[in-house]
Formats: sequence, C-alpha cells, structure tokens
Amino acid sequence: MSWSKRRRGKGPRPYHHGNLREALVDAALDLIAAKGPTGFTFAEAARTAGVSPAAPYRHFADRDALMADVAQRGFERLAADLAQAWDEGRPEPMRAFKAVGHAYLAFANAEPALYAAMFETGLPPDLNPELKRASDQAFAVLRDAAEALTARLPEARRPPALMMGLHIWALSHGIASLFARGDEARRALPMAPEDLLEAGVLIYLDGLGLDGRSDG
Amino acid sequence: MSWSKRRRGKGPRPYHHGNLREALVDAALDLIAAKGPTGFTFAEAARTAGVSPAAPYRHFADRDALMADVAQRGFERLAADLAQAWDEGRPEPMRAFKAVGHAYLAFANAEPALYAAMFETGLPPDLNPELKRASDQAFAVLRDAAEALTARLPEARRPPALMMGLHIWALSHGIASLFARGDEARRALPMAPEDLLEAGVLIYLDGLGLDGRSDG
DNA sequence: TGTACATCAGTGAACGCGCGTTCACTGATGTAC
DNA sequence: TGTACATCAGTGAACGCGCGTTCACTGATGTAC
Repeated sequence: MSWSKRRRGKGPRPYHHGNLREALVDAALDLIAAKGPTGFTFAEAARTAGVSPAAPYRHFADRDALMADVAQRGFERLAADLAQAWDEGRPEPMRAFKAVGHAYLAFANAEPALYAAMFETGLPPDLNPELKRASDQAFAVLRDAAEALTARLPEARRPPALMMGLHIWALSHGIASLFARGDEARRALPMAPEDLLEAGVLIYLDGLGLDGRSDG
Repeated sequence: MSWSKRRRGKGPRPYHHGNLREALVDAALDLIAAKGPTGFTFAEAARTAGVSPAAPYRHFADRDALMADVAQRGFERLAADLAQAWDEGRPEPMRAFKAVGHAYLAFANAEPALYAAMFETGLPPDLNPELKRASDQAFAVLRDAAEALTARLPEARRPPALMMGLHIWALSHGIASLFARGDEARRALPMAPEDLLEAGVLIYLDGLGLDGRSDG
C-alpha cells in the first residue's frame, strides 16, 4: 500500500471527488493485488474508488485504458528505481550493476500489482506511445549499464550492449515472475531470489570476461 | 491447432458427446489463444465445445479446475519435449543441452495457449498434486541436464545443479515470456529469441568454466 | 437374440446477479464583470 | 464584494446481456439374465 496516499477523510464524500483519476489507479492496484490483473471489472474499480459506475468514463475510455495507465506508471517507477540504483555507475560500475539487479527484484516483490499490470495483462506493450516510451525507458537503464560495463573489455571481445541488456532483463524477469512475485502464484525456492539472480549475473559476467567480484 | 484432433463429423451431434472432457480442454486452448487465459468464461468453453452450459460440471468442478487441467497437460507436454531434446545427453551433453533450450522456446512459441495456462493464470502452482508433479517433472529435466554438465567440472568448482537448472529455467522463461510468446503481448526483438537464448547460455556456461563450443 | 433396467452424460429452463455503457440530470467550482 | 453563468465531474436509473449454478429431466449405453 505504499504507492500513494489515500483519502483519509471520514466526512461525507463531496460531490466532486477531486482526484478520481488517481483514485481509480489506486483502486486498480488494490484490486490487482487482491484478485490479479484480470480479476476485476471496471465497475468494481469505480465502486472501490467510491464513485458510481459511470464516473470512470470521464477519465478512461475503458478498462484497458485504465490498465495501460497503471502499467505505464509501473514502467516509470521501475525506470526510476533502476536509474537510482545504477546512479550512472557510481561509486563503481560492478557494484552499481548488482544494485540494479537487486532493485529489479525489489520492485517486483514490493509492487506485485504494478508488476502484474506491466507484464501479465496480455495487453500489447505498444498499445499506446506513452506506454511504449515508459517501457523503453526502463530497459534503457539496463542497456546503458551494460554498455558501461562492456566498455572495459577490449573491443574484439566486447559483446553488444543491447544483447547483454536483454540477457540481464530476461534473467531478472524470469526470476521475478517465477520466484519473486508477490502473489500466490510465486513458486517456492530453496534460496533467496536475490541470491539466485546475483549468482547468475556473476557467472554470466565471468563468462564475458568481466570479473564480477572486482569490487571486493 | 496441433494439440489434438477435433471432431470433424458434420451430422447432428449425438446426445452423448463421447469425449467432452477432451473437447472442453480443446475449447479452452482455442479460447486462450483467442482471448488470453482469463478472457473467457466457463459457459463460453461449453458453447465452444458445443454443449449446454451445465454440461462441463460433469467433468470439472469449476473454471479453475479446467484451467489447472490444461496447465497440467502443458507441463506434461513440456516435460516430454525437453526430455526428448535432452535424450539423456546424447549424442553429446553440450549439444543436447542446447537442444533443450531450443525445445523450451519452441514450446512457448508453438503452444502459446498452453504456455499461458501454465504461467499466466495466476493460479498457485501447487493448486493440486497432479499439477505440481507435472511442473516438477518438467523442471527435473533441466536439473538433470545441469547435473550431467557440471559433472565435468572438478568438484571444487562445481556449482549446485539445482541452482544451474534454475538459472537456465529463469533465462529461458524470461526470454519466452517477453520475446517468444505466441500472442500479441510479445515484444519486438532485433534478433531471433533462440539466438538470444543460445548466446546467453553459452556465456553462462563459459562463466562456469564449461566450454560451450566444445561440440564443434 | 431379446428385454428389462441401472447408469450415466447430456439437456434446457430457471434463478438472481453484476456487467458495460448510455443518458439526462445536478451539484460544485471558477471566472467575468 | 456580489452575482450570473459556463464548465465540469459527478449521479443514478435504465437497458439488454451473459454469467455461474441448480434442478428435474431424458436419451443413449451397457449389462444381467
């Protein structure tokens, strides 16, 4: 319940809600958390936000539009979290890179509702330009980090940063969606997902000829 | 449409369907392919199978039970495909291991409906014992293959086969669910998903000290 | 080979329900003067 | 400061619809004798 503040007033609800768009997004997040990204209706989101079933149509064309908005916010948040963890490679690229991995899993675990909206709605990722841009922006952090790390390698043995970014994304997403998700579809794992990811990334970096243990 | 044969007769449908359970599973697969794993109702599956909305209750307690059955069949098929690709490491473990990776992606791509039923229903993976067993059985192939490969390494540098199996599964699943899925939620990729996976696995194996190019 | 009967897998009507969406409306707010 | 009015975000009733599930039923099948 950390994503934003909720209305706390106890008096009669005013005729104008004031921020229904945000309230609907919050309602969607609560409902996704409770029943999954496809387990509730547009009317239910309205009810959860405390308005009539017709009210949401002032803000969203339909349920998909609401979900796309939620997914977009998710990618923006993920991009921000990853960028903060990476911090342009400070204080040291290898250490920052590991922080990015942890940030990815932490996001999936802390915000299962957002994560589900981003990856499990079945909506096409380029449904609208804003959604695509937000998604690209999140991936760009991984790609930039990969670029910074591979720059250490002699050009002949330097892998494409795009490919490396995709590998890291796929491994992170695979671990997140199988083992680190915040809902009951999470699979049991005899270790911490973070440790599984870090071990995998270290082995991968070794394979590229980058010493993942170089930061001590 | 490869998963099983369909009724082809054109005459009036007999009172007894004959194999309604199978027909409902087929219907579910068609509907998942068309609308996603949560985009249809129990009644719609009945209609698709050509029976009254009450008929499915003779075979499944509810919609979740039908979906769990579909998922279970999916894991059984995946386990069989992976086992066939691995073929106990023949003719050569490294080559067989790559074949397993390709088989994984081929499955996700060829059977998006099954894949979605397995991983995107939101149902807990241990909803029932048969489902869990089928799922474990599929993973066991990856684990066994990892065990065979790591056995080449001196004991001191030998990673746990369980961990290695999980890494391979997570990377394969990540690539499959982001880039190789058969529906419109697939993300564009500037290369073949198979190549992305193979490159990633090769780098990973290099990192373990296994020469992934050893089979020529 | 024929028949009586048990079993079983379907039917189809029925129920109450919540859905998505539309519509004319109304109450609150902001602003021009 | 007061008032008229445009704008806007909500209401709530209404519609037709398909849902999940239940029920008594019926037609087909298999088997005992």
